[in-house]
Amino acid sequence: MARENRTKYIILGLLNHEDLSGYDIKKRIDVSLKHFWDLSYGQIYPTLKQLLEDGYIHKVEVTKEAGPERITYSISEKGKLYLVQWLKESSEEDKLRSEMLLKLFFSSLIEREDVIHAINEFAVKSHNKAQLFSAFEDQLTAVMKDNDDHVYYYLSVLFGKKLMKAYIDWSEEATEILSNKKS
Amino acid sequence: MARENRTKYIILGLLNHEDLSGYDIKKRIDVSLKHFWDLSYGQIYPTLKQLLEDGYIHKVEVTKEAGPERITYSISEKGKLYLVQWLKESSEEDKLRSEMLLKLFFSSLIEREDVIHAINEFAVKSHNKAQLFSAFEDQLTAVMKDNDDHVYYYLSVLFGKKLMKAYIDWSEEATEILSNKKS
DNA sequence: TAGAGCATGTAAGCAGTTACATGATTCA
DNA sequence: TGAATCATGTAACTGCTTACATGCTCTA
Repeated sequence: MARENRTKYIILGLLNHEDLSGYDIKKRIDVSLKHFWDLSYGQIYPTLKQLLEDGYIHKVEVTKEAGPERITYSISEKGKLYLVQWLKESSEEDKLRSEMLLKLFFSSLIEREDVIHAINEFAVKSHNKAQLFSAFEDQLTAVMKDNDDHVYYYLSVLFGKKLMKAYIDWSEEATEILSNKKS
Repeated sequence: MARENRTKYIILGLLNHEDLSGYDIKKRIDVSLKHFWDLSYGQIYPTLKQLLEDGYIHKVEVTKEAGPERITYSISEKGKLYLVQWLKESSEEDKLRSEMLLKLFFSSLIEREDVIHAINEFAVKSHNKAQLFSAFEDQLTAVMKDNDDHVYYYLSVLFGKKLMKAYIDWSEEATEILSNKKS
């Protein structure tokens, strides 16, 4: 019934690959997962605490080389089981929240030129993101030649690329439709 | 700084087109906006109350024909100004949250067949949604022949179609990649 | 007569963001 | 010297979902 807390699974998923600190987890998310599911420190640290209490993770080491102390965690067997069980369940539907689309929906109140301008802004942002995904793709295809480990990472990047392509396509078509109509 | 409450704008946007009750607002959202921004009654009724207090909307009538009483609202001049001002601001970036993609990212822990199965499930859902958008499109193109009023609605439906197409494309390519690799 | 739909609303609680606090090191 | 980065964490707040409460009418 109650909505599941995905934060737990994201942390467990990352820890399953390598031991990490809260700070590291945030960094890993920022370079890979944030396009599909972002997390903030305000979610990570309390969840880490809870996962530790529940025995899903262990504290590995507390180091203090330079600067603040650094707490590294590893996943437990219990945590792995918990993660795998979630992976096997079927997924909830995607949720998209687009302020741009929301505004567009009510745009009969403003000038058509302003709308075209906003769509263009959206297109530029999508282009930039698409380039980012392409750069990731290049890195991954180079690594994946003799190694399958990154196949799922690759597929998520592919998804991002296709998504951005759809955004750009739509922007062009929408602009054309609005430009050809008399206002 | 603080995140804006979009609920206000959605309600004002809908009321700008026609007078509605809270129940009506929910229905309108369910047939059009929910793919880009969904709202629940738990958001609608309190926001309506607040908008009324702030003078952005007025109470039009309280009818009680059959069943429970029905409170209809209309937008005020102040509300229109507030809405237009928001429409002219630039938009926050889209946010996608996909549990499917999240699971995919960590799927090296489960069987490849299970992953392919999950992707197929995702493809079927996307197909169904695509058909829904196409049906909307047909209705709208029929109406729009001599009337431009629904152009923005049409563009949002077009967006939905392109999005679903991207999802389906990706599903096919991902399935192929996973099937061709030895596990 | 039971269930679906109409129609309002509240309360509890989780999810998530943002700002803040602390304090060291490194680099320009 | 000041800013950025490393690294932890908490507190306050807003957003949002879910469940509940109420009670009428219409239809199978």
